[in-house]
Amino acid sequence: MTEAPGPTSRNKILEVAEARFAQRGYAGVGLREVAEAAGLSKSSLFHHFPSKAALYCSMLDGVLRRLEARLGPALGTEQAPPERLEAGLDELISVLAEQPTTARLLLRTLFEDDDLPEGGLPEADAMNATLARVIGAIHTVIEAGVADGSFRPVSVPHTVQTLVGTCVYHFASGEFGDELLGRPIFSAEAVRARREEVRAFVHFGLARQTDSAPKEKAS
Amino acid sequence: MTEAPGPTSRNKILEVAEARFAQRGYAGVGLREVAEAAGLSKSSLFHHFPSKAALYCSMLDGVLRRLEARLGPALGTEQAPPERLEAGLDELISVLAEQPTTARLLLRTLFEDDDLPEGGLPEADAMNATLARVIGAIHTVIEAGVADGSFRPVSVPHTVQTLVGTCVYHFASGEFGDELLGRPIFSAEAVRARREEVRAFVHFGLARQTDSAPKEKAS
DNA sequence: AAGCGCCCCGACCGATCGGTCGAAGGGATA
DNA sequence: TATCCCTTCGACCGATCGGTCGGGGCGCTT
Repeated sequence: MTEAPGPTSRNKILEVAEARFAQRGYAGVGLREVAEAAGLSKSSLFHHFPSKAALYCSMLDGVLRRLEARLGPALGTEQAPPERLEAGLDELISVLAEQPTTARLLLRTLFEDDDLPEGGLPEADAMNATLARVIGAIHTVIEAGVADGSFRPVSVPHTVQTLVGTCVYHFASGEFGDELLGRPIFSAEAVRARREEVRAFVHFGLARQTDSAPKEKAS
Repeated sequence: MTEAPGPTSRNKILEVAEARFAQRGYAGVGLREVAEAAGLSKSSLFHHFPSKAALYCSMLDGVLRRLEARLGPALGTEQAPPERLEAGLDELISVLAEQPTTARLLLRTLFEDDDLPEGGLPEADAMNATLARVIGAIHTVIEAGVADGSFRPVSVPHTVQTLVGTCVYHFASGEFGDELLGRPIFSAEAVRARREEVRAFVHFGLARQTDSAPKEKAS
């Protein structure tokens, strides 16, 4: 209903917009640049999208739906909450490692309050709804774990922020200064390391246990 | 030499620029806005700074020097590398919690490759030199720890990225969606929690030990 | 062939961007 | 009082911004 991934002009625009906005942010990208990179003129772009904000929101909505399609199944198995959470974060890490643009766009979305100018346009509502579903899916799993006692009584939103943010950040920053780090920051080993790190957090930092828990929080 | 913190127009501009650029990024802020918020006209701003990029770099250099002044003493004691690293990260967390703009600007600097257009202007060189000193100070401590055997033979740049990035990210994102999290994301408890998390990483994840190490990496 | 709808385009709009210029105010020195 | 420097300013520049408009090509139906 929302998308048919044919090589249409609209999809080409969305594809280009995703790459450009991920690289330089909402304010840093002009529509002329997007249109010409997509192979048409700026006027034609406005035939497919009513405004810059609508284009950005439509693009981000598509990215989030892609993410949702991967995270949903992983989080929705019939296993116990810790295993479901671990599987979901594993999948999240896979997606971020495969799609660098997703990581960067997600990071921008999570930490930029006013990246795009507000205004009650319908595309923004749809995008926010998708984002809320994705976040809510993780939220629900952690909440279930807290409810059945497998997780400590942490602040669920804060924990979601910690988990998602840590994953997103690492795959969003490709390099860390040329003279300090010559090679790209993530690779197969980096993905594995991050996976183990998150796994350790879930099973040692978040799970209920007696001592040596590295994390404590007020509710 | 570089700064005298009097209430001069120049300092007022830098102060306003820090807040604005931290909020909306380099491309998202216009100089007219900065100048008027600082109480003078755009022309006057150009009397104090030769260009927008120079203003941004001068501002960021000041922020980094402020950070350096706090991190240097903490990292430079005569204790063992793990304790020095922990003290430095403790101080980093304190600075980030006290100065939200520093966290946001640092996050932008670390993950935005092309936030500001390159060009061999001297302010950019000075800023990059300051950044390299700050990062290098942490780098050196970890390297010393690896050399004397108190840390496992990790990739030092990657470890710096992990440590700094994790701290910075959490204090850069003030909220995480209004309906999912009503209160500001960090407070006294959040600062303490992050401190303990980093401390756990240094002593359990980074330190050399036999088992239960949650992190492994290729060199 | 006539009509229609979709898609694309060049030209244009007002606003704002970063940046320049010449002049004026004001305080210190002579 | 005259000179000088630092600072501030309004006016202006070309370029680019997001966005609009009218028209033309093209395929499909009738």
